[in-house]
Order: sequence, then structure tokens, then C-alpha cells
Amino acid sequence: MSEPVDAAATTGEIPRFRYGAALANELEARWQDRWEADGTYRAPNPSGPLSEGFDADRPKLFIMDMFPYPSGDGLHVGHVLGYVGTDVYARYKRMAGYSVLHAVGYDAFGLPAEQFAIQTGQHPRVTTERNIATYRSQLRGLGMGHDDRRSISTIDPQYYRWTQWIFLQIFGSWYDAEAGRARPIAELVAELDAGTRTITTPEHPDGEPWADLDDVSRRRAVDAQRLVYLDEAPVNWCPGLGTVLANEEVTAEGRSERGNFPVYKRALRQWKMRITAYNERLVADLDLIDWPERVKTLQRNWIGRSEGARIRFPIASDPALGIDVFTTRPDTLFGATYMVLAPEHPLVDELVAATWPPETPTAWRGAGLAGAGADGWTSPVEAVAGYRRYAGSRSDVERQVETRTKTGVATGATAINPATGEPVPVFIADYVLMGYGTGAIMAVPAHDTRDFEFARAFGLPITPVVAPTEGWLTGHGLDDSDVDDATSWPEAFTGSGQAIGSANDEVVLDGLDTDDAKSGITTWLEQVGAGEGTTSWKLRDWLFSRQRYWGEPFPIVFDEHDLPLAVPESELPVVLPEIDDYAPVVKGDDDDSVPEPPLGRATAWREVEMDLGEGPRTYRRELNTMPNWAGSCWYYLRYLDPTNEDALVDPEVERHWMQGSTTEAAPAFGGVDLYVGGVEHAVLHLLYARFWHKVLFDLGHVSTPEPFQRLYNQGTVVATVFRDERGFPVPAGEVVEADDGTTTWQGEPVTRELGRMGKSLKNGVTPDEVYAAYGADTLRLYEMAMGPLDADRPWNAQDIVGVHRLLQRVWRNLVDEDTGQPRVDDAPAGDDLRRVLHRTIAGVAADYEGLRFNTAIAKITELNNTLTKSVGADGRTPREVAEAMVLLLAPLAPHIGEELWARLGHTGTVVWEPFPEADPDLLVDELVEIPVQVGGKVRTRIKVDADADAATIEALALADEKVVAAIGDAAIKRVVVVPGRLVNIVT
RNA sequence: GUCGGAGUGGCGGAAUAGGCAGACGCGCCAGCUUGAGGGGCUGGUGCCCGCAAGGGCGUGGGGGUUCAAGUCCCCCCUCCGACACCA
Repeated sequence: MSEPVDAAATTGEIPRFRYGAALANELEARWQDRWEADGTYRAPNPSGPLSEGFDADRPKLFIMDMFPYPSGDGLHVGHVLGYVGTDVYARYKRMAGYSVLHAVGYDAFGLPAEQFAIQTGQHPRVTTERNIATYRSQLRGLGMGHDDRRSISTIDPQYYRWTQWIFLQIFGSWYDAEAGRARPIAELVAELDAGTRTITTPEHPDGEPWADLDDVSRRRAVDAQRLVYLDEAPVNWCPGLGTVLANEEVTAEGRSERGNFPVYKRALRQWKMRITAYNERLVADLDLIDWPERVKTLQRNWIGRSEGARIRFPIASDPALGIDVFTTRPDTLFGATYMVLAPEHPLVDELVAATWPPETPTAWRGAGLAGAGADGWTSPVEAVAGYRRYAGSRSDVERQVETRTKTGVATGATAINPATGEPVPVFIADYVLMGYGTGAIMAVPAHDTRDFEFARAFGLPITPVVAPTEGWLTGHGLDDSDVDDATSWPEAFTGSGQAIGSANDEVVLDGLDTDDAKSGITTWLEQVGAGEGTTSWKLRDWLFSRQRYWGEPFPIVFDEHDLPLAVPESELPVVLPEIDDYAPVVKGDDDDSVPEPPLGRATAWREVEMDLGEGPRTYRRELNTMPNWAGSCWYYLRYLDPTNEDALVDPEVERHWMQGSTTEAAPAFGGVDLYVGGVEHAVLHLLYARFWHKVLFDLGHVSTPEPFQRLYNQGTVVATVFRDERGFPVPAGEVVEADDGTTTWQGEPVTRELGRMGKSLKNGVTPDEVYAAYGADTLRLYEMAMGPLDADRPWNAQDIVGVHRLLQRVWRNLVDEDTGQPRVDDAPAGDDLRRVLHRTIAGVAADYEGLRFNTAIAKITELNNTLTKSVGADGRTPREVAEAMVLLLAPLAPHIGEELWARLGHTGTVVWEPFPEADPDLLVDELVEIPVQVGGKVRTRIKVDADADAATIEALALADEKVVAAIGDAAIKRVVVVPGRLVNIVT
């Protein structure tokens, strides 16, 4: 941090009322107190306890930041970028006549808070609440215009009561696929009782025999339909954190997002949310919302819709058995020359052969793999077991680093290609994933890169069934003779083309292009019952339970059948019990024991007596807690009605704030009008929140299908990272830079690079440091001036002085630095100054509207520079200009805005003052200077009347002596005149 | 590898709808103020040639469309981000 600009203030050599850090700090504290005392930023609800001052004529606007996770380190200047952006916009919109709801809450449950508490040996509630207090004070110091009555915290039992209530809504629902929406589970039970609906399961494909089921079986059947359900399935188990994790919390390297611990797949009984029921709608409704295209793309990719077909390959030895595969290229079915199952596919054990078929190559038997003999394993059963061990021992990192060499073993089984009738061998290989499609593929080596590699490695036939294009052939040094002979191909042809070699007695694809071949084969498959067109998705159900202490308890108990039951609403909240040891049970990497949630230590709490309709009985509580995402899935709704004890949110209040945006041109069907946050939440928080919102919408608790109408991603602040010779970051604030530019820390040389600001890179700058050196308004202005809000930007302490000087110069033009008295008079502004003013008003308003705060600041600076020249050192500023200037600046720098407004003689706050309006007549000059080009090069500029016509301008241009000189002897071929813009003379 | 985003002075960045490239700020240079430093004020500052007048070049590179291209089209390079054996 550089020295304060007015370091000499203490020497008394500068004017008493010069705008510097001391003056800024004094007036900022004063105005923050006044705003708080006056409740300046309170946004009235249409009804209920927060309705005082409601004005039905004011259009509404709901503006939100992604709420902070209060860490022990406090805020740094990178965190506040988005907060300042929304605050400036909210302030502008208030002045433009809107009733703006802007509040902030705290996302305070979760792993980091718990880790911090464990490290410091304090209860997470103590550390979390202290962190929240720090954040509150830092944000207050920034001059945020938040409605303080609406600040919520996810750890408040009065808040998580409703998180639990929403959980119960989801638990009490099922997805009616025909209706395409969630419905109360009671309606399902009623339909089952009435016999108008049946539940189909893999065991009962024709429907559960409901009437014959006993109560427990019926409950099991119904529980399996709920939108949140218990499932015993492979999950991401992270021994280092002592908990399971959602897919979204595991990195591509197979490690935990938090803490970077290894993650293993383990079958555990866990709660899952049926987000996959909303696949289609989560994709389709992206078209309704005004979000950055890149975030929509990320969500689409994550949900991963792909169209294709499911095809059944019968097993040769037992045609009753069949392998279902999913493919996006059913048109290549005739080229399927082998099959691959994921190693853990349940069918493997059923179809594996007892002995190797004659002449099975040793490579197929696993020769060369760790654990196999020189000729491979001795039987298919051995090979399957051996390969599973081998694949399991390969970490995800290894699988990546080893350039994806294809490995696998044969199962000794043979399936029948339904199109050709030919037998095809069945393999297992870890390049086929159990988690996608059906966990099995038909391999078409001629037209799939991975299958091609596998086929080459295992000596399998490669049969072309799509003719490669000319370009592809020549690009690979091939010609027409190679079209149907893949032996010379260097790689698979994966593009579209004409089908070849694809005909049997019933269907002929030959000559069709890929799209037609796909539909042709699919129709045939459906006719003969060998398959069907279908859609596959990458998205999995959301693993929702954690073996940690610091989270919302589930409002669930278990009875003697070990079946879950909802805690009645009247019993909410289920308060997180106090326990002495809240640390997770961290396991060794190879410890297979069942995780023990810390809540199991709450011996007095873990069992409870309740009357759930069968008289008082003892139940066992669910001991897992909810993931961090639960509280952040719906907090925007609680801002609307934070004190409501009867409902999540009052319906009238919800409709008022969430129904159709009244400002944006985008199709306005509702949701938060503007939601600003980092792009790192593109799939996690934003996908989960959309899912919960849609469930609440289906159940009638909210009135819009999407939660966030407009999303905006602010950029990240990066700062110089200094590293020592070992590559470890050293505290950036302690690095010394020599005159020659070399940098050292404690005498040792250090390197420099740019990195995201934060504690881990030791390059954080706190807002408090900047307040002390320049004041909060300067920090706000600098954050906004650095560049476009959505761009990443480097923190450069040296540049802060520029915006500080702007405030100082504005102040000096309006206030006498010696006396503190206003320097304005009531004489009208000169014509030129007034035109500049009105152009600035129009430009700044447009910039605020478009969140272009950096150019708004540039325009205000230009206006002030003009003002400085026009009034001179001893002159006075025309009041109309002075007041407009203050109003233009107030959204960006609210404290100095209030102070100047008061010094200009006003008693009320500037916050609700109408934004100045530009006079359209003053936006055009009478004379404009336009460039004259000769042959596209500017040779001179001429002044013409703004409304001069083309002929007049052309005559003036051609008469100009510099133009005449530039043209010389050349003949004029053409003259292009754009009135008011330019002239171009073509020779 | 696939998808997405971005390359403009020494630096951060401007540039409605294809129409004056470099707004505004930092830094730097000069001058004024000051005992000095800091601070403040005024002016200058894309690069090259030139005392100047003036000229040439210039938005990652190469081609194209156009009277006119940072902006549109094609090819290539570099950087950043996301996903990553998804059948």
C-alpha cells in the first residue's frame, strides 16, 4: 500500500478542507451512521411487517450479490468488486425512480468454517459469528446501501428451520413424468390405492402388485419414488475429510475441491436429490433467462444431454440375456465388431465364461497387465477379477497421465450384433464408465477414436460403415480405394458421411447420409424390438448428505424398520445439538469402515420420542447433515420476507419482488432482476438453486419457473504474487523493490507473477487498508474504474491515486478548500459547458444502465476537467452544473455525494434524489468538426453545420486547400459523404 | 483433445450500427508553486524520420470484402478458463 496522498496533513500545510483521507474518513463514518439511523435503504414490502412506506407506483427491482462465505481472513478488495457494482447500480436505479431491494446475508455452514474452527480449537458457531461481525463491519465501511432488516444467516435456526422445511417439501414429493412436474407424494399414494397408477421397478417391469404389498413394502416402494431418497450406491468417499462429496465437489484429478484429499468410490447408503428428474427442464429453461452464454453452455455441458439409441445385443450362449448399450451413432451398428462393459457392470459376473474359448489371444487374457501371468490369466473369471483389481489400483491421475493407453480383458462371452447377426466378443475395459449411459458400449472401431485404439491394440476387426469424405482421405494420404478398407487408416473416421456396408434382409442404410441412417436404423430397431431411440444424460442425482457437524440437521427420523419419516413441521427447526467434539472422523485411505457422523456423539439427541400418529414412540434421528449448498439454494427468497414465522415467504410479497422484471428488454417472466457473482458457481450453486426453485414452483410455493432472471459474472481481481526460490509465495506486502526493478523479500530474491488475490498466494489487500489511506469512496471508485465489471483486472495500488485525485478535484470545484463553503453561484452555465453537462448526463445514465461504470467515471472526469478550465482557479461553479455533477457521482461515491449535496445547501439525503435528465436539444452541437479523408487517409478536418446536407459538405471539403493539395493531379472517382460523420474522397 | 473467452501505447483500459484508433487514468517529461521532499497546479506524451513544417507506420500474424476494417469473412499463432475416455 502506498502512502496516503495527504501524508502532510499532520503538518498543517495543506488547506483545512482539502479532500483527503482524513476528511473522507470523517465524513464517511458520519454518513454511514446517519443512513443506519434513518433506515435510508429500507425497501418496503407490499404487505406485512416490512411494509411501512410502500408505494405501489414505484416499479420494483430486486438486485442481489452471491452472498459471502465469512472466512477467518475477512474480506479482501477482490471480494468486494461485485458488491460495489451492484451497489452502484442499485443507487442509480433508486435515483431513477425504482424501489430497490438490495440486502446481504451470510452463507455460514460448511467445511471451511468447520476446518477453521477445528484449527483454532473453537466452536464453529463462535468463529463463524465473529467472522460475520467482521464482514458486516467491512461492508458497512464500504458504504453499502443494504436493507439491514433483511440480513439473514444460514446458521440461524430461524433460517434453517425453512431450509429443513424445503427439504421436507422435496421429501414429500415425487416427479410425475407424464405431467412433467413434481407433485405431493400423498397424491401418488392415493392413485396407487385407487389403482389408477402403478409403480414399475426393475423387479416388476409390469408394475408393483400394490394391493398385495404389506405396509413396510409399500413404504419402501413409495420412498423409492421421492424426490429425495436414500440410496445405496457408489459415492465419492473422502477419508481425509471424513465425509462423502457430490460429483460437483470432486476435481478431475479425483481429489476433493476442498483440501485436495484423495476421493474414492465406495458404496454407501446416502441421501440423494432427484435432480435428474428435471434434466429436460433445466436445459430447456436456460432459453428463458438472461445469463451469460458461457454459463448456459457450462450448465448444458454438465447436464450433458445426448440423443441416440438404446440397442440390445443378445448373448450367444443365452439369448434370454442381453447387453443394453447406448450410442449416439446407431447408424454405425453394422460396424460394431466387439462390445465393452465397464469392469464393475453387474452383468459381467453373469455372462463371464468358465474357460477361455479356443485360440483366445494372450493379450485378450490380460498378458502384460500387472498381476497377470505371461500368457494372461488362466480363465475368464480370473481375468475379470484380476482386471478389476488392476483397474481399481490405477488412480484417476494415472489413468490420465498414462496417455490413455487402452487396457482390458475378454470375458470369454460372445454377443450377437442384431443387425449383422454376427458374433462379437465381449470385453471389459476401464475406458467404459459405469456412470454414463448403460455402462456398456457397442464398439465401432472404424468410427470411434477410442474403439479404434482398442481394436488396434487387441487385433480386432475394423469395419468401415461410413464412407470417409474426400478431404479426410487426402488429408491422411489415402484415396478412394481405401474407403472400405480400414487397414491403412491412421485413425478412426468420426465424421458424417454416406453409409456403406450397412444392409441386411430387412433394412438398407447404404447411400444414406448419417442423419437419415440414424433415423432409418432406429425405426428398424424399434420395429424388431431390438432397441429404441432415447436420450442420455451426464447429470447424476445429487448426493445430499455429509458426515460433518457444521450443517443443517435433517428433519428426518427412522423407525424400527429403518425407514425414514418426516419430522412434523411443528417440530421445526431440528436444532443442531451442542457436542464437545465436533471434529469429523478422519480415516486412513484404505479404511473401509462405515463413516460415523459427529452427530452420533450427541447421545441425548440421537434418539427422540415423538408422536407421528401412532402414539409416542422412540425414533432414531438422521445423523448426517446437509451440504453447504442447502442454505444457499433459496436465500434470495428469505430476503423478501425475513421475519415471517408462518411461511417461507408470503405469497403476495414473493409475487411483488419476483414477478416480471420491469426494466429489461429480455422476456420478462420473473426472478431476481440482477444476480451478480463469480463464474465459479456456474454449475454448483446455480444448478442446485434452479432445481430447488423448480420444485418449489411445481408445488406452488413460488410464482416463477426460474430463480434468477439476469445473471452477471463479475471478473476476478488478480495481484502480483511473489515467490521465493522454492516457489512458495511470500507476503506481497513485505517485498521490497529496488530501483532496477529487482524484488527481494527478507534479502532473498523473489520472482513475480499475477495470481488471483487471496490468502493462499499471500497477496491479499484488505479494504480497511484502502479506507485508511484514501477513504471508502476512493476504493469504490477505483474498483469500478479498473475496467469493465465482467473482466479480470490487476490490482495496481499505484493507480488508486488517480481516482482519489478526481474526488479531490470535484470537491475543489464545488467547495472552498480553506473555508469549506460552497463555491457555487446561481448564474446560468455558459452554453458550451451546459452542452458538455448534458452530454455527460446522457452518457453516464446509459453507462450506469449497462453496468459500464469504468466509462461512466471517464465521462464524469471529462466533465470535471471541463469545469476546472471554465471556472478557473478563483471562479465559481454554476449551481446547475454543481448539483448535476453531485447527482451523477453519488451512485459511485455515495459519501462524498451526500456531503457535497449537504454543503450545497440541501437537508435531505441524495439517495432518493431524482437522477438528472439530459435535455435532448443540448446533445447536438450546432457546428461539428468532421474529418476529410483522401483515399481513406485523414488529411484535414472541417467545421460544418450539424444538419448540413451531403452536397454542402462535399463542396466545403473539395474547397479545402489541404484537400486540394492532397488530391493533386489525380482524378476524383468518387466522393463518399456521411453527413455529420466524415467525407472520403476516392481518387 | 473438445468447448468457451481474449490479444489495442511503458501500464490499466476507451472506441453506438463498418466512419477521426488510443477517451479517461497511471507512469513518464517540462514548467509553476514550495527552503527541500512530498503534495498541488499547468502543459506535453502511440512508434519511426525530421529543428520544424510535414511525412511514414500502427489494434497478435497472413490473406480477403469495402470508398472506409480494432470492428465483417477465411487461415494461422499466443494466452486464459471450463470440461476431459460421456460411447
